[in-house]
Amino acid sequence: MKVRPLSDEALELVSRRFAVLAEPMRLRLLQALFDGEKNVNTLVGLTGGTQANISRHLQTLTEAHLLKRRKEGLQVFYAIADPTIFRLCELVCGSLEKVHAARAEVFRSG
Amino acid sequence: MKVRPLSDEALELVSRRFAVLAEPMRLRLLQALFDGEKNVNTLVGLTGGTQANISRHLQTLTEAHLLKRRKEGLQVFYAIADPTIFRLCELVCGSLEKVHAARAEVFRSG
DNA sequence: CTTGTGTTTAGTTATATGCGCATATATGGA
DNA sequence: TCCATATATGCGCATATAACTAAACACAAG
Repeated sequence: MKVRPLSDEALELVSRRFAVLAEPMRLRLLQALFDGEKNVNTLVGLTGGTQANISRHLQTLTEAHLLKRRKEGLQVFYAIADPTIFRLCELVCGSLEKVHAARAEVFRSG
Repeated sequence: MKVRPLSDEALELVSRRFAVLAEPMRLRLLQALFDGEKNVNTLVGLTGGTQANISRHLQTLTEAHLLKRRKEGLQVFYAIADPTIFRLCELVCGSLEKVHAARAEVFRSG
């Protein structure tokens, strides 16, 4: 498979998506939504952040098209909108596992 | 496959890896290395950054175990050390394509 | 209209980091 | 040893952004 270099604009977009995923609290929110949609207050309880902060992160994730928003009366429900998140996290976790296993080896045998 | 929630420490590591990928210049460097190892000056020429800046970014990528370093005389050659990068970029690019195609649809038919 | 609940936004502060400049280190050659 | 080349690093500036507080907004009930 041939990979043609991305334009500056495309690189900017890609880097921005990675930046959205580069905050532990946002990853925790995504994790909390892995098993289905939840409203804001539930997410506040699950993640242990303040409501204002959670709301902001949810906005960031939604603007990045990673989450979708559904309003129902007083409450707002968020859900994962982009299933590639699952694979992304799997890939990174797997890679990090390898890295750290290898590092452990160094100390064991080296 | 059941996904068990990651610890705070693990989330920190994952977010850090995403952060490393969240800079256009670093993505450009990775792209430039897709077809094999290159030395620093070559990368400076390909990316159009300053030597100091490129060196810094290469250090960041190497510390994240995404690149490996090989010294040969005066020159230092860098190469991709973590092949998951390819899939990561594919995934993100594919996802972004979809998002923007959908957005284009909105203007076409909506 | 007033009150209460759930959610968002504004303003501020603290921290992180990309970049440019100058300089330092490392290696090879005269 | 002295110089040239390739790479790395220290420092300061500018900017981005996460978190906190307080306030505003949206909506339902009475």
